[in-house]
Amino acid sequence: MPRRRITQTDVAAMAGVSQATVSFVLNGSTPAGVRISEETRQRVLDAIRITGYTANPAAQRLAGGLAQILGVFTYEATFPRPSRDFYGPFLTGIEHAAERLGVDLLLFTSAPVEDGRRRLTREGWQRLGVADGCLLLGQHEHRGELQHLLDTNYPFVFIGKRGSDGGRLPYVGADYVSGTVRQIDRLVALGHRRIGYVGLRGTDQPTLDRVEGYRDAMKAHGLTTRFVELEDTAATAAEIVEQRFTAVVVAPENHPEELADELAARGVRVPDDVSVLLLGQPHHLRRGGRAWSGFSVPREEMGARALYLLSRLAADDGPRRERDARRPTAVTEAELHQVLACPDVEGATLAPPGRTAR
Amino acid sequence: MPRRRITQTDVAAMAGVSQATVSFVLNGSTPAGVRISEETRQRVLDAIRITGYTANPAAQRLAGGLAQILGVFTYEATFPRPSRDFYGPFLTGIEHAAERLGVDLLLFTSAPVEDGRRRLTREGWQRLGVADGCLLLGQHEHRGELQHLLDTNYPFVFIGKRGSDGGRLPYVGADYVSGTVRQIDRLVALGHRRIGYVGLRGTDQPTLDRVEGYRDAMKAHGLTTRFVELEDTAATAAEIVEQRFTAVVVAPENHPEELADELAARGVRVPDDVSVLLLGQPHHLRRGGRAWSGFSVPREEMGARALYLLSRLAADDGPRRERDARRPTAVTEAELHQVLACPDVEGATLAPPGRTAR
DNA sequence: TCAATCGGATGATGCGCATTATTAGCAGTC
DNA sequence: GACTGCTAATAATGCGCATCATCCGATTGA
Repeated sequence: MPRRRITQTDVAAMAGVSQATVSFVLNGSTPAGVRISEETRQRVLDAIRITGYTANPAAQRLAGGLAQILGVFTYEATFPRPSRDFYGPFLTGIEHAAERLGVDLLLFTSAPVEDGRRRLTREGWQRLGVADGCLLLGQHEHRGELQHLLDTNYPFVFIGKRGSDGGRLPYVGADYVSGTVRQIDRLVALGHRRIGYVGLRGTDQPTLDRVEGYRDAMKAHGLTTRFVELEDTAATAAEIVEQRFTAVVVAPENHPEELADELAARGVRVPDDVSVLLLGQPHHLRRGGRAWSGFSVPREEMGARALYLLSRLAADDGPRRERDARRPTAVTEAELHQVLACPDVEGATLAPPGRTAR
Repeated sequence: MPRRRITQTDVAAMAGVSQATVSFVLNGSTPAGVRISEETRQRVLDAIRITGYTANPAAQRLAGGLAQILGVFTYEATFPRPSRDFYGPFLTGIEHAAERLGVDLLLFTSAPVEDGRRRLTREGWQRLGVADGCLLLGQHEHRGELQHLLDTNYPFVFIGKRGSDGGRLPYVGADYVSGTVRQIDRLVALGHRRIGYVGLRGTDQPTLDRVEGYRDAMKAHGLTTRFVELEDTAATAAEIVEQRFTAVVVAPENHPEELADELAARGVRVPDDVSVLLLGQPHHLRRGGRAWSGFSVPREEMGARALYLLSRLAADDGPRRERDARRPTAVTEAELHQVLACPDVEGATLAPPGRTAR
């Protein structure tokens, strides 16, 4: 039982070669014109197998190589309750991908937290360096922070579409636009005409995309768009009644459960009187919550795809390899900006227009 | 905007001192008889502030220092599914602690998975080295794997009590014994006499402790212990009826919801006819699940306390510091084996003995 | 006056690895 | 026989940091 780390030098000694040779064998390719005979290669591989050698990630990283560590930076706390429900699925996907890739995950929990949001500071940025690359998730505000990443050519991938910054930001997002369009289509197909959009306006990408989808679809069907954007759930419910909507599409962060309660309090049943389609999974789970119809964001898949992409970027962009540009594995433009489809959810809140309204 | 990492050498240059001096200032203590004047110290600190220097964790680690990275090794997938969100609460606590400690978390997702369980192999063990220490959570089976950790003096802490291995394993656990005793006490105080224990016998520590608590408490009250350990929920329910229990304590992994369903199917109401106390939080959450009485395991606190302990162990045990044994911060024996209290939960499944039985 | 002491700091070294520069051996060429 | 060209490998270097051994000037003690 070795009490000390097993190093390449140990392996080299056993195989009767130099440490450099071991490194070459391990890294396969030989940047310079270095060649290793098949026989030597086998001797080294055997020695590795026997000794159970595994590279020291710290050393690999320090020497400018890849450590098989990928970072995860969340702009909000990762695990605490509400966010656990939100980030959870992403992380599940990320973990799966990490397992497949044989990679460890580094959570940057050391970044300073201000007002519940984590900041990617100049100092924090330096700590990213231990990882080969980094996943970013959550709403970021200080875009200046990203400049470092761009400047230094550090590999990173956003989870969630990023329309800003002239398409320079790699991301894996969800297709909120098509998803929303499809919901309107479903409603119209059932006979709905007065379809409202419930949700606060924001400048975040999901909101922009939902609104775009709603606008486009309503226009395509020749219907009038009507927005309900009140802070207060009760007021929102009242407005829904007032406007005589037969259906509404709701952004999921708007406490749909409470909205349903308020509607019920006004004698309005879902979906008998008003259909409610959710544009994404509910953010706040509740005991005995109902089965919402609408679409769901493929969070697990997004997480996994993002990590795969990051892994590729890291392999390409690897520290000292910026020179030999195009190679068989080069990441394509299309890969850099992926938008995944949001499947429809068949819940229990969709029905033809009720007798009450209309 | 620096495109390159800022190193201690940069800081040293700005402060007009040597790199070594910067290192000394940063590490506070001066192992050898090295002294730094207050004036120089300030110059260095200023330079650090101005440059925004942060240590390169990889280099720190390689040089035998602490990288402010703590590892988390879970013997099962870390982020499975919301429905079986077991690790979630632990991670919440861990993350909180990590934030406070200013430490990053490394998840060892690269470890090979066999039959859904992660293995801590000889190779995997070497990868732990990037972190200053490691948290271990979940049921481990291959105890041989731990030998490496023990041998190499690598700092680690188990989450969950570990009775085995002669108390050499540091852990932060929960007091299942007292928790269970208190549940029996509550039941007896209400007048219950026929109190059954429902749950499969296992050799895992929680089970052993629950059984011990049940045994001790029942004995103390002069009551007869009765165990129901059937795989099948329906059969278990039948047995409960058969035995004319007025109350049962149930290990939470035994699908209490389904058990309640089965009881209801037999005309037995909870808690009117049978009180049911859960010995820990339910493992499988369910929509509209009921509010169980019993006790809860302080998972978040366990996670946090474990990380704090690990942090201290790492600081003490730090790579090259094994010599100067006792120091003001030395970890005490008591800290190495913590057992946290499990608070009672006032749910809706506890009531005096019903009229049906007895 | 010279050695011993001490405060204050520097130089050198190595951690384990990736990579570049260099060497050794050998077959073929003019 | 000196030269080229090629294969197969090694030596040497540096990544950024912690640490040990050393050094220098100024006191101090005898």
